[in-house]
Amino acid sequence: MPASFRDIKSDVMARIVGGDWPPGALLPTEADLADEFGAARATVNRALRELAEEGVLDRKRKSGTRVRQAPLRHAKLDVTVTRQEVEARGAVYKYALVDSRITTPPDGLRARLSLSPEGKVRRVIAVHYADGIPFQYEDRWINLATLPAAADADFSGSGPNEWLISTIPYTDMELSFSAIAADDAVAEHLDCPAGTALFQMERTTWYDGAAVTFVRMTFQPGYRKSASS
Amino acid sequence: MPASFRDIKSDVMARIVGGDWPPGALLPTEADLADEFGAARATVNRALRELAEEGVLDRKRKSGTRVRQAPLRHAKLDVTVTRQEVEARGAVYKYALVDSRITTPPDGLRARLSLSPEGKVRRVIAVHYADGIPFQYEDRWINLATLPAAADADFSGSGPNEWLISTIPYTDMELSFSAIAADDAVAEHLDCPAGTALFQMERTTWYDGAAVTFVRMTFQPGYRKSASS
DNA sequence: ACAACGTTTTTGTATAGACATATCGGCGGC
DNA sequence: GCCGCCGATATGTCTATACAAAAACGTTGT
Repeated sequence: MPASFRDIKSDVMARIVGGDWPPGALLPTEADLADEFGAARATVNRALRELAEEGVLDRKRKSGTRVRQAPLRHAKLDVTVTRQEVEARGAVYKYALVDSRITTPPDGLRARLSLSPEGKVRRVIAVHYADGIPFQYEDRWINLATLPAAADADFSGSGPNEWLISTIPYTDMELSFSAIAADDAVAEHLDCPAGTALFQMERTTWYDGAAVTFVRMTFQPGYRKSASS
Repeated sequence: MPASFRDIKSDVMARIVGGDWPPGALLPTEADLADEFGAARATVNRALRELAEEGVLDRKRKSGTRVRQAPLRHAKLDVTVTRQEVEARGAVYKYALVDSRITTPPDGLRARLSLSPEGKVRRVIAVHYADGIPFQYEDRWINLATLPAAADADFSGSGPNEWLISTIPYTDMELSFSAIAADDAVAEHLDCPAGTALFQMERTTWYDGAAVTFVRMTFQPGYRKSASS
């Protein structure tokens, strides 16, 4: 049984955590490792490349492969549609449109969406329910310069996010998490006292460099978002 | 100039977002695409494999390659040490130990760390400052069954996290984000009124299946955590 | 009708060889 | 001493070929 790139990955990983190759250490060249493992260089290359992508190794042409001093750690966070998230909990999903209008965004948001001073957006406010309990308050701004069709879309039956993902793909995304105290509007829609600490997630998405939408999602009290690896 | 796997990736991506291959569509086989692009199958394979890893495609032996109905979206979140995070803002980092003792964890945490009823942990409470302003309140529990050396470590000068990463690597990690109202202890250490909405991040790490540590980090008011892609 | 079993198709992975490309380190000229 | 050029070297990528493995499909026997 020849050594697969997976075998090589775990063997290399074992030597790193085992202290054979401490942080900063220089690994043998791909050719030498290929020799040692009895594998082709391409196989070793894939193993080392993936470990580098995972933040364990640092590779540079000519310099060779080193164990990172401080391994880059990153977690993967799944981005789901609210309907899915609610249904994954085994709850019944319900959606309600609160308000929808075409307007111009405040300055901060205008910059974030790279909009001209006259640029129009469609603002949609909605609430998502899980088993009849308010789950998420959604405050969304859609860039009509990028997506004129959003002006006429009907968001009374289902949320703007579901319409968006079926209408336009997006290539880039930025998320921001924070905690806020519920203001009166949010408190009323989420059915909690004003001032309650709430988890909030903001997301901006772009399509091919053009800003598509900004959404601020405020969750029910006690909500937790998790990530792993 | 032959087509590189990058060229093929963006070409395929362009056809997907361009509507040539709508969600659910079946792509040609690797062999056919290799033919079309004038590349080797291995090159096409790498392009498609990476797109599958990114959540755009769905591949199955014999069935072929399909465009995902709903592209799996995920964001990458950098996990940094607090010192780094503070210094990256151009602020001066300071650390203060509040309390440190060896104890047994409450039941919920005992389960999370897979500890036996008599299992001991070292609990460390500390505060991290940025330019003299409280930045993060840290409440950490280290599993002494996994890491007995933690019983004697000195956390008065630098944080337990820095000691941990230089002592033991970790192979797995779970994060959880939420919003909480500051209780009296946290409010005092973060120098804010009790009840203030604060962002909180919990992290559990394992080494080779054994739980190493659980930490609850509560951040200064207004703190934001961001992620992207 | 249906279950068991091969066949075929498609992706998954390994290999040897080749060339490309970044870059480190030394050598020569100033 | 210092700067710039150049070759050596390690990784990055592509090719052609081969075999493995999963899984859908068709055939055959009950």
